[in-house]
Amino acid sequence: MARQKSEQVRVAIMGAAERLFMEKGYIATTISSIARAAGTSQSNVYVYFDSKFEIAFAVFDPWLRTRIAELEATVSAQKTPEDSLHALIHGLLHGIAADRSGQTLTLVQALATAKPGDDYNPELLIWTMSRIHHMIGRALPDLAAAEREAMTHSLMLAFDGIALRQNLRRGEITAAASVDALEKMVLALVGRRAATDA
Amino acid sequence: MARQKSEQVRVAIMGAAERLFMEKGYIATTISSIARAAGTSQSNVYVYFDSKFEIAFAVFDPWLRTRIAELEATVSAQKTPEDSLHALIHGLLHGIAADRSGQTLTLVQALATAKPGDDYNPELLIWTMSRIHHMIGRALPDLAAAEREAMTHSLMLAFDGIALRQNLRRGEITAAASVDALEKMVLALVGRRAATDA
DNA sequence: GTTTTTTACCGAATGACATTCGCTATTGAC
DNA sequence: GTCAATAGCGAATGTCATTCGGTAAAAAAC
Repeated sequence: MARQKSEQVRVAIMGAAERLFMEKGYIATTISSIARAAGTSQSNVYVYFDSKFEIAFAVFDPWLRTRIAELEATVSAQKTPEDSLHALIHGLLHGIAADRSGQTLTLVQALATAKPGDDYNPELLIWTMSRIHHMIGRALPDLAAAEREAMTHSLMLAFDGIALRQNLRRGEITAAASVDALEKMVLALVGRRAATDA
Repeated sequence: MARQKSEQVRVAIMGAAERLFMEKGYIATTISSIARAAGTSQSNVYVYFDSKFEIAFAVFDPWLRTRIAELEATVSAQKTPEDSLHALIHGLLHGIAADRSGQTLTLVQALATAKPGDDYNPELLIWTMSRIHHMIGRALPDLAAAEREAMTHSLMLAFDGIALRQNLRRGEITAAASVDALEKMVLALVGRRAATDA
């Protein structure tokens, strides 16, 4: 029974935020600049979102879901289990965790600076984990449940690690070396099982 | 040829900062509260440190070196390679990366919010990596160089991942499960080598 | 021992922000 | 057409990190 929020304004805010986060990161992007780029006032942004943190999450959620869906398509187009694993690990860690657009970095900054009230919905995290679990299952149908579980956890952990390093100017430790190391370990896990079976 | 900085004041500032960072985290700790707890003025803190970031790093550096030294003692007291690896992985990831005192979390927050001028000395990072490399070498003297390298990288990566999760209220993914997963992978790498040798 | 000079130390700005407030004006429901 | 809810706005607020201008302690020069 009153005025309604405009989808156009919501989209404008999210679009402006996505672009600015990409260009300058979460910390350096101000609500004021988001409002200006979206063609509205600073205070009106708060009619649509409760906080800067919430904006970041609203932008990141669909972005990650799209990336994971793309990854899933790439992985399932591979012919051999080795190729599938390679595509999964590299796509997830180089392509998404260390993405050039800076969306992951934005989320890391948002999470690291989150205030007590800033909570996020764990659903996205759980969904991502289940997709990875699923991709591993398709790549290696015969892998034991415990190994599959371990691989899923390791990949999620590595995702976080790579994401964090994005921000830290850790040129000293190249991400590529770490990703290769992880792939080696994953292959060892698969290989051990094969050896045990034989 | 003039007044000198007092070591007592420097120590007081660092001590106050360490305690406050532990209690409230980096973000919630203000320079004003550090100064008050150290018994000096806000502006005088800047005579001793250039920025809040620098204080965090000054506190973290000796803390980490002490923890790694302790870890090294624990690991080298183990009798079997398996025990050594277990002690190394759990000590590093549960004991240090996910430490209760919150020092690692403080550094993550400091790094995530670092401004362009806030640089840190990579020496601590390189030193830590070399210590881990060394511990792996002592635990598994026969491990091939490439595998040892891979294991070192994986542990560093996992360290970052666990550190990041500290802040995220990621109760959904337990750190314990991720650490166990990593240990499983490391053992597979060691096992594969043994299998190949046989 | 006095003078000089450097700089630790302090209280009061400054400047950035995220977030809130009071008001106006639009608009959906009746 | 009236009315009540609320989108939208400009101007606060409040909270920091960091800087500035001045004062006085103390090291060096004499």
